[in-house]
Amino acid sequence: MSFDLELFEQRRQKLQQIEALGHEAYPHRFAYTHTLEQITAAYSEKTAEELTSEKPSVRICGRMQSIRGHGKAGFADLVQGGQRLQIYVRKDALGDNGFALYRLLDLGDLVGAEGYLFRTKTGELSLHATTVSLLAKAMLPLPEKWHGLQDVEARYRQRYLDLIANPEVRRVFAARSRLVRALREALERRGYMEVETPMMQPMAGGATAHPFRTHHNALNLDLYLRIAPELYLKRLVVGGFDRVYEINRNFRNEGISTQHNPEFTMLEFYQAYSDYNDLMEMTEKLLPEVAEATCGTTTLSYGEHTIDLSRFSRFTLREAIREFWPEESSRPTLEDFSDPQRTGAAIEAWNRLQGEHDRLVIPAGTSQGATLAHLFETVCERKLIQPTLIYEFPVEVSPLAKSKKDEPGWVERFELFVAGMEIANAYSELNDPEEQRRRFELQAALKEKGDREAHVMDEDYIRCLSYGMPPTAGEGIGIDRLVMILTGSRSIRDVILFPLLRPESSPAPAAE
RNA sequence: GGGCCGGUAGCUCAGUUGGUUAGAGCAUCUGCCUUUUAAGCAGAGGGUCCCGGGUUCGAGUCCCGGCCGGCUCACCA
Repeated sequence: MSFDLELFEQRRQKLQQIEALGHEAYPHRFAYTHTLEQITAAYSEKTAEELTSEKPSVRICGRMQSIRGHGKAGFADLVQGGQRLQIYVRKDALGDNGFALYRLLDLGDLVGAEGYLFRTKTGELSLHATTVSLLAKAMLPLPEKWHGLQDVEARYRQRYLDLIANPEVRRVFAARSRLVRALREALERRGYMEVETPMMQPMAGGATAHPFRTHHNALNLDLYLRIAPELYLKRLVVGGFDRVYEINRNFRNEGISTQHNPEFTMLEFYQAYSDYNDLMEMTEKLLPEVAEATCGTTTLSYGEHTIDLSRFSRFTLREAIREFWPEESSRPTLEDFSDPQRTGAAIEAWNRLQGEHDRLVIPAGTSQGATLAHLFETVCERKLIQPTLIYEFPVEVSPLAKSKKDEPGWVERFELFVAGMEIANAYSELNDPEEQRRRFELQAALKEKGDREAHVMDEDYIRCLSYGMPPTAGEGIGIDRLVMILTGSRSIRDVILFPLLRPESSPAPAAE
């Protein structure tokens, strides 16, 4: 018999002994009077004398995470909702039967206890138990209390153990929840309405990405999991919802990394009668607002950096390339960016400055705009640690954005970078249906040339724009990455409860 | 997909140049202990060294292949 089955068998026998003592193995409910959080809030300030005279009677429950036996007495820690409370049991207080039950409890068991609160000699708030009961048995042993669960794979596959064993993990996901709530509240205050648009779409539009494919049997219809909600949200703006937002999953069939999970959560919001300048201002207000609500501060430490989410700098994409260029003598001029040859010379200069490692190779046939976008990413992205708005993007990489009035090759678009990561992407929405058709046609031509991520022609979306969309600005914010920054997490897997992993070949059987 | 690193008891980890029967702490079991807190004391049990080949008198250790994971590069948000 393997050791874990042996432990399982031991606990099964204890369960039988508990039932033989007349206790239910899996009772249906437990009427607690306080959560441990409420106990902490109400009694943590009380002195030993106050507690002795009050002798507050409470019934509590939680998971037993520590046992310290003392012969005919003992201490145990119950944990519930991230709070811990020590219970003190004595044979003379519990009686023979109750004490026998206590002796049959294991680490990890869910336990209820009734008694009165007091302080021990060492001053710790504790429950002097008069009754202890089993609420559910842990048939498998928990990870070790001191080191917690370290094995990264086990932490992701068995997140429940991670949450039990590692208190900071619980705090990360609590912060994530506060962030999403803060975003909803911030948007509702600004007059936005939350909506839900299709996750299964006949055409995967609104972004450049490989979609997942699926199939609906009854309609015999191939569908894609959405890569973005964008085109549906703008249909709602046409329909007269002037301010809409959606917080939901996007799916992209691409690589997995510390910054990419195949499904990830995006906030997208659209605001009619506004342009990208309005959203830049709003972004600069929104981020400190939600950071404050989530973390109580806008100053966050991330790796070796201290990031201030209340101070933003702004560069145009072209300025940023110049600003972060590593060498004065080869720094390109703004004029160089409108000339493919001179841009090519700048890329050669860049490659000369880098080792083998950071070389930028632009495939033949890449448009001037896409080339500049690549150059920007290579030169600047990882250096944008403090919040930075990069604005004005090439039209070739922005098929849904409205061109600048004076420069049709550039669009009114910005992206927010923090900690070297792209956090947000926003633009003045293109609402001229004829121009939108030309943009889709350009994308179709790219697709012909083998660009698998180019946008597809969406006739229904063009028809929708043809009914008239108000001037509108829209923005998407990557929630997972924002949570990473707010919680100091270095991997996106640490802010997603169940990140995608290859399935285990066969999980070890827990019973039988 | 490429490169680098890792997988040893339920958990956290050692394991030397390839050499006796693979170790420690926690957890488990037995005994003692009625204010401890990483409780303590005495004892015991617990291993598919990720899987499959190979080299060798001998493999946790070396070689080859595979599985899973981490980091990183490429792609992307």
